Amino acid sequence: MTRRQLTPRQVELVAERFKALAEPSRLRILQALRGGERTVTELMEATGFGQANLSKHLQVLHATGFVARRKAGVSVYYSLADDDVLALCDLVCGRIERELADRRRALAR
Amino acid sequence: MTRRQLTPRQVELVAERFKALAEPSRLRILQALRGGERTVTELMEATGFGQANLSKHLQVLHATGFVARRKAGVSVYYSLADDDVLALCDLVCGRIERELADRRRALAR
DNA sequence: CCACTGTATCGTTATATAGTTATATGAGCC
DNA sequence: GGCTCATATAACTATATAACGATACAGTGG
Repeated sequence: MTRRQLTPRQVELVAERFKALAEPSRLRILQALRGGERTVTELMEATGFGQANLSKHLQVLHATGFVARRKAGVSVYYSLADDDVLALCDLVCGRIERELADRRRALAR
Repeated sequence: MTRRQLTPRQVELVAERFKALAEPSRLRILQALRGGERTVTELMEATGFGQANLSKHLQVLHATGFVARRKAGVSVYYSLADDDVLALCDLVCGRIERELADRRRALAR
């Protein structure tokens, strides 16, 4: 299961994927997409972000393969590409929860 | 398995974790640690990074809980805190490989 | 105490990018 | 064609941070 040595190029690609997830704004967009596909306008309402800003974040998420894009007439529908994103977030969330639990336990001691 | 809504604060914490992994230099350090715990000096040799730079990256990885620290005399030994890092990287690597395979298939068509 | 080694921190510079405003592209309708 | 709405892109500013050199701060041995 553990991966072999990665080439510098591969390491960069991995870092690029993590960087796409390293922004609270983009995580909030992904969260908003958990309810199903949404247009940019719908996402503006859901997140409160400006249109240009939102569009740029969506480009990043699409370029890194985390969201899928579907054009329908004038609108563009974005959706989660698969559930890897959720798996990644769950892993990290689990870590954070464990840390917090540890810290609480340490303080209560 | 899918997580409930996260608070803004929690989203920030998650983003912070991803950001720690969003740097090729830090990924290379983590790779170097897959062989077991290493001192800063050993990591300098393994990665070719400058000492100050390396130390700062290690602080980030430690603050985000990805590496553990053990002082022994003058030296400080760093190691992978657990294998979540490997699981995270594997997930992302799998995605990249699938993308590359898809692209190859599209070109070969 | 002094010198030495290993690690952490500080100060600086260069680069990346989030957010904003203004503008461009493009589809559907008159 | 012109008009409007939805989305994307460009140009800019402000902020973050990676990398580097210099320095500070332990531990250890003399």
